[in-house]
Amino acid sequence: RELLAVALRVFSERGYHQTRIADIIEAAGVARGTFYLYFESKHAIFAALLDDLLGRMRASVVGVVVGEGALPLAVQIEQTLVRVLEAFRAAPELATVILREAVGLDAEIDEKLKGAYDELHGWLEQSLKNGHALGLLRALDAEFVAWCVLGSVERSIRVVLDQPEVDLTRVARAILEAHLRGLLA
Amino acid sequence: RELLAVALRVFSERGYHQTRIADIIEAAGVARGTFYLYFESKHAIFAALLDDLLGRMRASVVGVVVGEGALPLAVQIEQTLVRVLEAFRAAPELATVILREAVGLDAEIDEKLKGAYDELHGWLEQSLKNGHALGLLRALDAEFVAWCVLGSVERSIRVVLDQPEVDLTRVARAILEAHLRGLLA
Amino acid sequence: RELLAVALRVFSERGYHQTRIADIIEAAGVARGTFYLYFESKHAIFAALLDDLLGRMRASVVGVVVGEGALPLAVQIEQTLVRVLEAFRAAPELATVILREAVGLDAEIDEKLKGAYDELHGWLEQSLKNGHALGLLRALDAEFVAWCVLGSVERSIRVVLDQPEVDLTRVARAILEAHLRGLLA
Amino acid sequence: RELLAVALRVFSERGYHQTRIADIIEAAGVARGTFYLYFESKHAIFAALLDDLLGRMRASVVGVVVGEGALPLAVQIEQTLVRVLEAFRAAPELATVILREAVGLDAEIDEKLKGAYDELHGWLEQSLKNGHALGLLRALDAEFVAWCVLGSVERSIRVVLDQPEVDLTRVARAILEAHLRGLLA
DNA sequence: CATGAATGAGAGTTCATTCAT
DNA sequence: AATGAATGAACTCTCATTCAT
Repeated sequence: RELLAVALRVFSERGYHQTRIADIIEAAGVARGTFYLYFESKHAIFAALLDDLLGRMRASVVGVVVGEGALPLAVQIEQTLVRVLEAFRAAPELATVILREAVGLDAEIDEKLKGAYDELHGWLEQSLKNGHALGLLRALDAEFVAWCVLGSVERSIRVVLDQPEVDLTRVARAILEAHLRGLLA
Repeated sequence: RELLAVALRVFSERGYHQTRIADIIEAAGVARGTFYLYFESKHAIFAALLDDLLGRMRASVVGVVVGEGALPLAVQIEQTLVRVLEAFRAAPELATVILREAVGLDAEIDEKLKGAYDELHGWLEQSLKNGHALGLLRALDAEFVAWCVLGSVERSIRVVLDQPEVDLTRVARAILEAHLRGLLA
Repeated sequence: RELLAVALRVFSERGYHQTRIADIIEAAGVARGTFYLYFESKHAIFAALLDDLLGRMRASVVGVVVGEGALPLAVQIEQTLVRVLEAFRAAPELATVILREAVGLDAEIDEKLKGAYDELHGWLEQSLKNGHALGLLRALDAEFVAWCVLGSVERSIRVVLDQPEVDLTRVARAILEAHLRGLLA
Repeated sequence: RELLAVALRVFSERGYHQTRIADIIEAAGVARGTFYLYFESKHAIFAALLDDLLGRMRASVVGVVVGEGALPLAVQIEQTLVRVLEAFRAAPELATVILREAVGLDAEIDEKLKGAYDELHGWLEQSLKNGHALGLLRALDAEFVAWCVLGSVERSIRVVLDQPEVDLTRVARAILEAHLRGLLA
């Protein structure tokens, strides 16, 4: 739906609460009634938008890692991270909406976000466990370490959005540095 | 001011937008006019509240690290982390408001938050550099690694708030694991 | 038109203002445009419906009395009343729409209703006068007495609609009692 | 409340559905918010108004009959009827709203109206029974005859409202004629 | 200092109606 | 004849803010 694309832009520009239905329909060039023909309410279009974005995010993030090649682990992860960062930088509205607007709007939306985070977290946790089983990673508290990794990536995304010209490879390497080899000398 | 305490509670319960002035003055037991005697607007009380909270957060986080004893680095950091996590768990409204409500409200508030984050980040970055200078930490991209550490802690705080019964030492150790020694076997 | 039948049902169930065009076309299984092919507006279909109903009411009420048999006056009237009450009970939507929905909708419809009432009233008034001329009824203020009789029947119809199991002959006799012989001992 | 008086006038002039909040506040000379300070909704002010009117109606109708003097029954009733008719003619908005606007608005309001009618009906029914016990009235189906009397009065009120110059005593006598002595010669 | 009645701009939503297909 | 996507005017209700007391 074209309305979704327009709403994504408007929400990310003005924020959910500052956005009036009038802004969306004006930007989309449709009448008020048309909006309500496709979405029950302002809340509904936001929820639909979020579903869409989370779906795309899941695809871009998780889909990437399937292929296990011969490349060294660190290189693979670095490439994955770069791709994720690229995806968000290429569609900054997406990140804006997920990371800024969607937080604390209401219970249903919070549930959706929590679901997405839990899914990412679960995947990370399992990856850590797999890494240990393969002898690649040491034994660790996979559950909470996974949250740390998620937090690192999340904040890195925010940083990347704030500094559009930064080199993504550098950021990805910093994440690797921060986690893989450890900070100790 | 008592209003600030009440507003903290109400904002964290209902969220900024769901909170009406009526909710605050009702909970505080004062009249409408009295509210505007002390705060120019709803926005103003939130900003004042945020200043207060960020100040307390800065104090609790940074203040802790001043004492440099003979304890091993990892132990020191672990204790610091536990104290920070404890501070947030003890006042969950504080975290709720800072991490959920304050995001994306408006430019001025975003600026405040950014300032606080930048400050924390700067302190972390400097700590990383000092650690390297002291030969404790290896050479690394201090700027971005600092963001990763910040992200790890930030998300850990969220996790702790969602799981009130979790052992904070365990979480602190996971953060250490995730960063200090590295995940590699 | 099938739409009229459907509209009668829907109007009597939901009431004029609670009924949306969507309700009618949904119940009728036609498209929006089709509705406007046959009726200019929501108002128009209601007016057409009312015309239809009033016509049928006139027929059922007045038509009945034509036959003047040898039966005693009271018996004739009782039978007439029973038939009228039966007619309304058999089609409660009709009564609902005429007695409840049509009142106060707008000037044109009020005019139609007034016309129907005036017609019934005129017929009753004339009947009273004829009755007097024939020596059956005493001299009385035919104009206003006719309104009383109309009111009695009208409210009796409402009562019958509220109490679907009540014996119509009993109601008819009560109307006769109330008017014909008088209440005095 | 002044708003109630204004609303009575406006509702009776325009009808419930044609009346916008804007009409009421404009007529009352207050702001929108002020209206909602005193009434929760358009529906609420109408319900409050109806309560008020029904209360006044009950008072005017029932209150009158308490005094049992030495006057002949017919004269007493006639005077009562004249007073009731006068009450409605003096406040035609009252009758308009009760008899025209309040019908079929919604379940709650219908319940209120039904309650008022049932009360009036109960009082009439009891009066008929008392009259019979005192030997003044003959044995009759008090329940349904009471509805007839109510219907007669109700429609007479409507007629009086339509014909503002008509002599109320004449109308009251017609009601008496229609019921008390009976129509038979 | 404190009050709280009054304000009014502004928002989301509805739904009768139109018209190109 | 039939369709149904599109329209937009109109409406009710909210709530941050003011100011006379």
